[in-house]
Amino acid sequence: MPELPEVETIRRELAPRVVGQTVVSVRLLWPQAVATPDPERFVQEMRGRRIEALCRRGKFLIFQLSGGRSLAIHLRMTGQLHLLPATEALHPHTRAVIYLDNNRALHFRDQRKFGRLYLVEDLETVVGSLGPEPLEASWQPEDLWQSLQGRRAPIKSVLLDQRVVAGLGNIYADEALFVAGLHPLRPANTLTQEEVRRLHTAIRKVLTEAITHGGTTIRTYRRPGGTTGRYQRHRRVYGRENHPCPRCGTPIQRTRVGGRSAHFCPRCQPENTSSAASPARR
DNA sequence: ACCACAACCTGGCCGC
DNA sequence: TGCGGCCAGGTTGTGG
Repeated sequence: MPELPEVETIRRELAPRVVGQTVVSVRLLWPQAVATPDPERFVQEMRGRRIEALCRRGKFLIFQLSGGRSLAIHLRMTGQLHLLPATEALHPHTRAVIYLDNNRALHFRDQRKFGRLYLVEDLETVVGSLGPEPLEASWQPEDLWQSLQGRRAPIKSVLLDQRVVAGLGNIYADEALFVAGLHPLRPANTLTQEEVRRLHTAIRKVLTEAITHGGTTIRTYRRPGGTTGRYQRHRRVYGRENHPCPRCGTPIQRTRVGGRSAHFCPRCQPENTSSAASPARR
């Protein structure tokens, strides 16, 4: 599931190989993958544009194109990007192919067809509602604390709200809450300023670690060369139900929060704040 | 404004 | 072996 670290990994691997190249043509295997404009215009307006830079905002990968356009790609759950020789056969899940002028082609594969491509003049129409970038120095604990005020929903659910902070998904929300020693069901507005500071630090820590290891492959995530991430070996709670907590050995529990799975250590992340132990470290 | 939940999709897995 | 049903989760839309 591409979250911020996975998209950042893709950006870093792709950038040196596509920046400076020009789009020769585009082939849509599943036109619904294009969110905007309509598919015919998309193909027509992509042609001839030069890729000037490759950026990331939250979970969006953004190609800055000549002529003042941006191509934003959201991989959602199963999207992959692969840079292959132009003659390479198409994988059955290929939804779009962007041919470049160096005899290479960028293949967008997406088993579950949730991923989307946006070609726009004004990037803000795509990413304008996103909250702050968690790894930017300007994002401070006070900003996080402010955005939790008035939110009674579980902190886990609020962390998944991209308006609060951009880039967290199910894996890193669970990991960050463990590192911060916070139960996923805690109402967001009951966190103390000290707890929010811990959470802010934990979010940065797990995202930075995950980028260092090339992201997390649980099922389908692949880097552009087809290799998997390595962070799954370092994760503490996600997908580790009944396995020992890395800090105290208590079996990790899985529950349902806001309609999705949440993994936590019942001892290191007590729901009752009055008995909260010192936060988990590692 | 906030919150909960369905819908979008496919394929792997489980139980029968 | 085959098949129905459940589950995975990022985002949007809907209704309360």
